[in-house]
Amino acid sequence: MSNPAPYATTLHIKDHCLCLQAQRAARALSRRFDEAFRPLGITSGQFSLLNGLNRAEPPTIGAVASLLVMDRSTVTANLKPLERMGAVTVTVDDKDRRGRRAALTDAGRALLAAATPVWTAEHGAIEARLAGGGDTLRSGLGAVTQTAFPARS
Amino acid sequence: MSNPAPYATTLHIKDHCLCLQAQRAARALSRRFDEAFRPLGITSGQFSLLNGLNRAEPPTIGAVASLLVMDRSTVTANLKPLERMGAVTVTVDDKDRRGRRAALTDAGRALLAAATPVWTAEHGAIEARLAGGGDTLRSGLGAVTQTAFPARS
DNA sequence: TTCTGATATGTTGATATCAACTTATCTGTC
DNA sequence: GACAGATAAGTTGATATCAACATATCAGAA
Repeated sequence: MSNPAPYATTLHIKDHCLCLQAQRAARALSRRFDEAFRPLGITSGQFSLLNGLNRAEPPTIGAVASLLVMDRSTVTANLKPLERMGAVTVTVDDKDRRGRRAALTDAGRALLAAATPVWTAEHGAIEARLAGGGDTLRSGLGAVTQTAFPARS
Repeated sequence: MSNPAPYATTLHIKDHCLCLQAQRAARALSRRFDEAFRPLGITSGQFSLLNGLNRAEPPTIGAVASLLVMDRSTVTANLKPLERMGAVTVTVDDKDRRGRRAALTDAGRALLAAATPVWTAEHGAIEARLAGGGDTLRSGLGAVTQTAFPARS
């Protein structure tokens, strides 16, 4: 059998794997924002979801999934806690009865309004410490997202 | 009450939130690698974990958690499928009976050896499409990880 | 030795994540 | 109108993720 997983290769992967580095950054960031949002009773992911629903025409499940680069069934699952807390309602689309549209309730809008200043403060604190204020990282993240998983539409 | 979550703010967050962008990139990348590793029966996260265990002195749970920027209990949970498939064994540390050390089995090393060329091909394909070959993104990810969640030690 | 505080991990419960499969609905063709 | 293929979601089962709490062990002080 060939040399089973030499240590030098292991080190190379540990240092270079963009998938691992992205997971690490995503975990670090979500933990940080989770902590900041905890007094409001939501997580960072729920904040992103609420924010994505804040539009005149409530989006379909599929549209939200594309926005968040997330499986449709994950969106369905993630909406449930928000529905239980009365922040979101999901209704059948009148024009296409296959589709569901997820809308913020008044309580949901109030929750988002309360969370937004928390986001601003926390995000500002993080960006202040990054070279280029985060613009470089942001564009790199956008590029790798497109590269790794180009939208099908 | 103040203006409840104006749409312009929502758009700003959608475009600028590093937490959201990192989650999106992490999901896109893990999905891509999950697909590549599927014939081997492992996920991208399991590959990172196996790779992290490939060292002369098997690491403790806590050391793995630090490496992956992950909660200790998540490491415990993630080791279980690998133990079930016979790739990893977890044993009490002789020198400190509080600690557990996770070690690759021969089967685990063979699995990692089989997965490594898959990683190399897939990662190469992604990096080839990124400006700077991914170095810029990698350093940005490292910086934001440290900023968002500085190691305690 | 015994006690106290620190450290390493396990356990539990809730949420997050995805693939594969199933169901409901729509659209176009005949 | 009826059928076929496409599209939107829901369901299920496995894994991933974390906080909060509980347990086991260690290390140092009295």
